[in-house]
Amino acid sequence: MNKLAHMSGVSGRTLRYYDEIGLLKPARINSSGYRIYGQKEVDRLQLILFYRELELSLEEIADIIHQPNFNEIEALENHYAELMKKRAHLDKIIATVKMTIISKKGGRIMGDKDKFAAFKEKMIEENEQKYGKEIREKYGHETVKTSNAKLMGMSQEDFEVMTKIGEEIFTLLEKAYTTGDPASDVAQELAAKHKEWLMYSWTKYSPEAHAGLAEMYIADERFTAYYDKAVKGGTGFLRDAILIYTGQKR
Amino acid sequence: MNKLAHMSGVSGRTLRYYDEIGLLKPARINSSGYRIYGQKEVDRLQLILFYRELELSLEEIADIIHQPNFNEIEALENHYAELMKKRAHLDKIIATVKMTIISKKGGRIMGDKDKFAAFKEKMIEENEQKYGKEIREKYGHETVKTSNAKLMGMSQEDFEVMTKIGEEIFTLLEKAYTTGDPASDVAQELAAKHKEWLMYSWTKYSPEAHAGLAEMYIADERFTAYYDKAVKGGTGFLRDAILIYTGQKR
DNA sequence: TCTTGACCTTGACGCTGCGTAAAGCCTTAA
DNA sequence: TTAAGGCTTTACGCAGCGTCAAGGTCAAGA
Repeated sequence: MNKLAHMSGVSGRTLRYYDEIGLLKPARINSSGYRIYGQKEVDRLQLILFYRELELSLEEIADIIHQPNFNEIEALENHYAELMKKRAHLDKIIATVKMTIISKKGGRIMGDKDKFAAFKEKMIEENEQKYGKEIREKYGHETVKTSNAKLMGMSQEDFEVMTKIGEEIFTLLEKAYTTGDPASDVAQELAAKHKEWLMYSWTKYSPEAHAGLAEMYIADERFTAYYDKAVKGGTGFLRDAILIYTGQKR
Repeated sequence: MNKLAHMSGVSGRTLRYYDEIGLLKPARINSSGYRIYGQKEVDRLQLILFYRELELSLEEIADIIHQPNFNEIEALENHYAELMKKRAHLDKIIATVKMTIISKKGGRIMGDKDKFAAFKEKMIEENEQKYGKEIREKYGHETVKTSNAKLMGMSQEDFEVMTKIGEEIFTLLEKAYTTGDPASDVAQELAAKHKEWLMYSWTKYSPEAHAGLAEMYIADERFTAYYDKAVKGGTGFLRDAILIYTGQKR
């Protein structure tokens, strides 16, 4: 057993488990209860591992290898469809996570400029320490400057524009709030501006993710505190405006 | 409790579980032991659900929402990196599954032409029954013919070429086998031809997946039986040639 | 021959995030 | 007052093993 386990890179426990669930039985069991595997079993294990890598469940694998006239292609095609779904889902999640990171960073920028500035400087500093000397020697000082400017994936110009839009959102929120109606033109402009702000350092956008972020705003007191600084209840208003904007609410 | 559960779409059990692990405790518990939640808890749950959708584990979520000075951005960025890894992995799997499906279909084509022909005809027939009448009325007979020809993602011409390459592989295998060396020029030509055959109905290719398929060949007796029909031990030879071709072996 | 140590066995619990009973109190409408 | 429907806790189950624990088996050396 151990030989097989080491050969194929699986653990002894796994082999015992496969025996237990009837997926791979040893060729025979000797008088002292040891599991003895033959070449056939080695090959079978390879096949199992192959399918397992494809993320098929052990049960599905059992179906495929046990039943000689099982429709393998159909099973694989179903599995394929599931994997595609999974990937679509994953893509959505990845986009949302990235958006959340950016908006959190944005939240910091807006909520506490000094802190963020310090953070940014610290990163530039680290960058300097790591690569500065080497790059400076190779390409001169100008390159290093540019590199630092682009450090966070955006130019300093971009960075400033983003900050400005952030401020516009703030004033727009005050104005829109007076209408009292999250569906009003000004409120919808506000939501659009918020999207613009997100998109600034953003490539993919989905209404669902935008709406999800809005929901998060009211649940996270840092955001609540920030937007409510403009007007009391401002965060809730912004959320409602975004929900309407994204079509999640009427 | 039930109200909250219904409002937010989670089960009562989930709420109890979150209480149990200390993730979300109710505002208070009344004299009869009922869990009472307030607005603050509702918001907190929204936040939890948001993070949960991003596939963070409950433990990670707990870290984020409990510790006020926890480095959230870093946590999210780590999570982001993991998600990217996961997607890369998933892409690889998807490619392999697709390749496996195609090669299995190919295996059928080569291994049992009649069966496959019947299979193909059956699909065309089904296609006819489903859409034939409607399409024929709209676009005339010619369109339907073309549609059937493209049914399996390849034209009849493609199909024939693929079959032909399959046969070439067969003869090449016989020839290469006589050299006795899977690293020989002929054997490497064989491996290249095999890749060509795969690529015919294939868009993405990775050496790892090709090698994985080769390993599967010797583990699945249908393939073994087929390739060994050319020469005894042919399957093993083909595998070795592919492993060398893909750089998995020297 | 006996002991040592490496390897094998079965059995059992643990991990995640709940679903799903079972068995019994609490509340409310009829 | 009673029945119906909440609600509660307790506890097992799922997938795929990892990881002890407690003990049997094997070849080799003293």
